[in-house]
Amino acid sequence: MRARVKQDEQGRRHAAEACIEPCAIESGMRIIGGKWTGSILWHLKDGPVRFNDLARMIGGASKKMIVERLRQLEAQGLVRREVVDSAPVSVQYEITDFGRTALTFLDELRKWSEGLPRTP
Amino acid sequence: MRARVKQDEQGRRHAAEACIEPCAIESGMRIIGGKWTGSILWHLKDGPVRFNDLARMIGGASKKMIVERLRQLEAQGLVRREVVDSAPVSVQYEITDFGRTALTFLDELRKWSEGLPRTP
DNA sequence: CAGAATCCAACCGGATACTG
DNA sequence: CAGTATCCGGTTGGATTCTG
Repeated sequence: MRARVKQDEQGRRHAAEACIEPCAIESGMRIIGGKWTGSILWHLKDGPVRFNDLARMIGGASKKMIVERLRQLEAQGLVRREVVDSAPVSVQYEITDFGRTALTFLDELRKWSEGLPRTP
Repeated sequence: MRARVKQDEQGRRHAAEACIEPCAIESGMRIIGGKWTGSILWHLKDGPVRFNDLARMIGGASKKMIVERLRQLEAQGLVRREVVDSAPVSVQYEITDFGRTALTFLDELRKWSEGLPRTP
């Protein structure tokens, strides 16, 4: 469903109706736009990773944040949590097939971001 | 520069060093990951739009936010601001060629987001 | 019309300490 | 190891009002 828009002779567009739907981009961002969400997903792309390893990989983020995002990703089915060992507790996180579908545009973002002239 | 990682027989990865670089995805998100940034850019893809029209199109966002994001996008060269008329003040915003390069990613995101089974 | 200014609540997110 | 709990400062962002 597209917003009804008419274009005048100056090329400007006038919105007849507000964009009611959060524009898809909004809803998508709500899922993977979290501060560390993208990084987490990205670091899982090559295989399962244990919690502390993940925390080390991301560095900048606190455990609290990692857990929070992981829980969210898990709830949305992008990531699978699996207890491997219980002697010394060991948990690994793995990206799901669904989560993998998000990697396509995350890679797009990465490529775009890397091609930036300067990153201030 | 890739993080040095070794893989054990269980397929788990161990980070030898922390991911110092913000992983590209992080820096990219800092640019177009703002709450309304994506939507703004997206709404500019078909041609220049006036401020209030843009505000109407996005709806959920307050003017304050729109201006803030626009200024940021302008400073980063993704968007061009142009005063059209001064009698009744009229300003239009236009996406730059550089900004257009981000649209490929945004479109990828949109497609992904629209294909979601359910958006809670 | 296109903002700027101000106020203020909500949430984000880091640090630290504790637990099984 | 893999979290949980708590504290708390900073930022985000909405509502509202004012201006050229």
